[in-house]
Amino acid sequence: MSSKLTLRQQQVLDCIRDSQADTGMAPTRAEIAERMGFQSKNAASDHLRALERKGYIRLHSDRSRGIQLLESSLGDEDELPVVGKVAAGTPIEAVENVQRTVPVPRGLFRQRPTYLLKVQGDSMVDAGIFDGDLIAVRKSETARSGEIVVARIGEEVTVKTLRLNKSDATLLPANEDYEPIQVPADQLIIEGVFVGLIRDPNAH
Amino acid sequence: MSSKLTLRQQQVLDCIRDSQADTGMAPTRAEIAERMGFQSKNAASDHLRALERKGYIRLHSDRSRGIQLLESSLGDEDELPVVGKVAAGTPIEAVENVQRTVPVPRGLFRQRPTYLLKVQGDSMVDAGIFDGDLIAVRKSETARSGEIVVARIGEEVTVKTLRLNKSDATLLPANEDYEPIQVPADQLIIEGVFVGLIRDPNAH
DNA sequence: TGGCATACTGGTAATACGAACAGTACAATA
DNA sequence: TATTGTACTGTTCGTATTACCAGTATGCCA
Repeated sequence: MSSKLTLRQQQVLDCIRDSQADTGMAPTRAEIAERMGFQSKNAASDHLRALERKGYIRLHSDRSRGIQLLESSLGDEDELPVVGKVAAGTPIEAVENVQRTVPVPRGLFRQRPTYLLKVQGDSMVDAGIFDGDLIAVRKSETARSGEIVVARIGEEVTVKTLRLNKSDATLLPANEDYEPIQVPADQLIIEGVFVGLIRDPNAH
Repeated sequence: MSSKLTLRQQQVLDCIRDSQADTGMAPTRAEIAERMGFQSKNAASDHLRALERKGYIRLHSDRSRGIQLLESSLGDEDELPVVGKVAAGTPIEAVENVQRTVPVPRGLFRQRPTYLLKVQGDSMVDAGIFDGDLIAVRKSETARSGEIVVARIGEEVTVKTLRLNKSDATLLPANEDYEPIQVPADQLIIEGVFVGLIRDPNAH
């Protein structure tokens, strides 16, 4: 953290945290004053400005309860968007593709995922990736040979094992019924890398 | 969860979560209206009342941004023990069997798991359960036919698909190389039911 | 067919809240 | 000794925000 807090500032910060944990909202200046025993709201205001200056909170001006706790308050999980069918031509994370969000604790997977992709089809069953599974994807434009990647071929988005050769790439399914897809290296668009899998047998 | 949400209500709830994650504050009715594309703030108000009635949020009246996400919708998380090799004769959750703990958000799986089991062996590969995967297990002494269960046979703990007959049970592997195991109904000890799977391709 | 819930539009009145200004006191530095 | 930063009191003003009222349209269920 930026710089050290005075005793009073620390108490005010704790007060904000308490309020956040208790009511789900940040306190108003008046509430801080009340809980801290101040007679004036401006005392709270001063402390808030100090806390912002020192980098512990962020103040959103002209918004009620516009106190945002930084770092410390950020839980240890991310709300990741679940991307399902990807509309042709749209970026994979486009709002219209997002079905819902799922909380995923940081550290659940070794690599931190950017989004989740709902698997459609059974082209990767032999790799243990089933229809309906959620795969955790880390956004990346590059990948190493042998990794399972989310790739875009023309208008479609697919999940395959990547095999890189000298001048071209092969997208390898994990199912005998499907054929490998060969792509010239410069036409291959990688959306991300497979970093985890979540399956719920009771889903849907 | 109290009761089911309509599509629109779910979207509004997501919108609130987004706002909370993004700015650290709950949105105002006007902000919800804007982000959802409503022309009227009252549309947002209606949805909020519906969400409160259904138990997803709590509204603090006469307070700005007085929207509190409740546990159920907050996606709080549990620290679940990861059970690996289970020592003979010990209860599956015994301390000595626990390797580490992993945070799992409530609601990640439809059924809330009690613990995680690190899969050893490849007897369930055809069911997409690989060696090294973590399976989420809900402790239960009973299970229905067709479910994947964690069962104890003698001193061993195994993961298999359960098939119940009149007087006996069959534990069915999902791998041609393994044989089904027949057990008299009264000798079958079920430890739990498979309710989810987590795979990290970068783990170990 | 009528009643009921969802899903909105549009507006007004009351109030919750933040911003800013003008002070006082006190301790630490320079 | 003057200067600066923290820690407040007390007040005013504007606006951000909620609450409430009166409608409309649609689909669902009995």
